[in-house]
Amino acid sequence: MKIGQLARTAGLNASAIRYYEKRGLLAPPQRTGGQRRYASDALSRVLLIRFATGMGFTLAEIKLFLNGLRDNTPVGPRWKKLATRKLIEVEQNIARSRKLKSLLQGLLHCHCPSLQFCVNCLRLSPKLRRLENMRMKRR
Amino acid sequence: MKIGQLARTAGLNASAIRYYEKRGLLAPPQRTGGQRRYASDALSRVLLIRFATGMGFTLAEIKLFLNGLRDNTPVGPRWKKLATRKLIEVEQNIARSRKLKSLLQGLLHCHCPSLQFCVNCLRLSPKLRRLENMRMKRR
DNA sequence: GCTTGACTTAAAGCTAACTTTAAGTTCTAG
DNA sequence: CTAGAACTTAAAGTTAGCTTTAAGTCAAGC
Repeated sequence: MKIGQLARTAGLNASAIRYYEKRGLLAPPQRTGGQRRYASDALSRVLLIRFATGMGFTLAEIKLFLNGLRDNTPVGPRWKKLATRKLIEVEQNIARSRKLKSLLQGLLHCHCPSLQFCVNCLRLSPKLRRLENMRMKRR
Repeated sequence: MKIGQLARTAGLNASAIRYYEKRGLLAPPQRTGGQRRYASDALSRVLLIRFATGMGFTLAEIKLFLNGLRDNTPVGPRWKKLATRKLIEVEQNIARSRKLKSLLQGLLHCHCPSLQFCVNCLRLSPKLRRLENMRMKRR
């Protein structure tokens, strides 16, 4: 399978596949005349990577995980640790977003004119501070 | 107030304040010998900006909002539109994170050895696809 | 044999919100 | 008066996960 075929099948760009290879998530495949030729297991590998990025794992984390798998290491502890950490991140994100939501709803019901608005906002500063302290890296 | 003082009081770096000025969120203040001197209302302005970024608004959105305020435009429609849009984003983020959470919890209870894992993961692909379609810009 | 589409590389570009750096100026305390 | 802290600028660097570009090579169909 050429890279374009693999890309179309997996639903991403060929450049992404090359990027995964450069990042060490995908083993360099055989080549024919300089061009990459993939065996069919490459597809499931790529799909797994997409799946994991979709779940919010970073490429670095996925690489860790995949390298464990490549060694045929039992999935157990490695995966559990990564997933548990990610679960905590996701839960924090939910909590933060909930606070944000109620704050936004509250502010939407506050009909203050012009700059008085700011004053009202800043009265909420204890809440704000809690929010700011919760700020995550991303997502 | 010099920029360092303002920065310390507001809890950010002086470079961030200069950045806000360059981005047009903060009016250029008076200068003494080339150095910025801020009146006290600059503090509430900066705090408002921090507040809004903490709520997930981008600097571009905040600029829009602040320029409305500067004109003494009534807050009404402009703010309502921005906040409503942001509320939708936040709600989508919550929904997405909930799906992620249940997926992660499910996977944590799946004790499959080595690469079989991947197969199990990929069986979830309809869920995955829904997740992927939900992917937001950030946060 | 030739065209054309698919492939190759390294390096730069993208986004957001800043920070860091480098080189120079000004303020302030002693 | 002088040391050093704080300020100034423009430009480059940071993070992640790619994409785009430029310039060139290869493959497949006619």
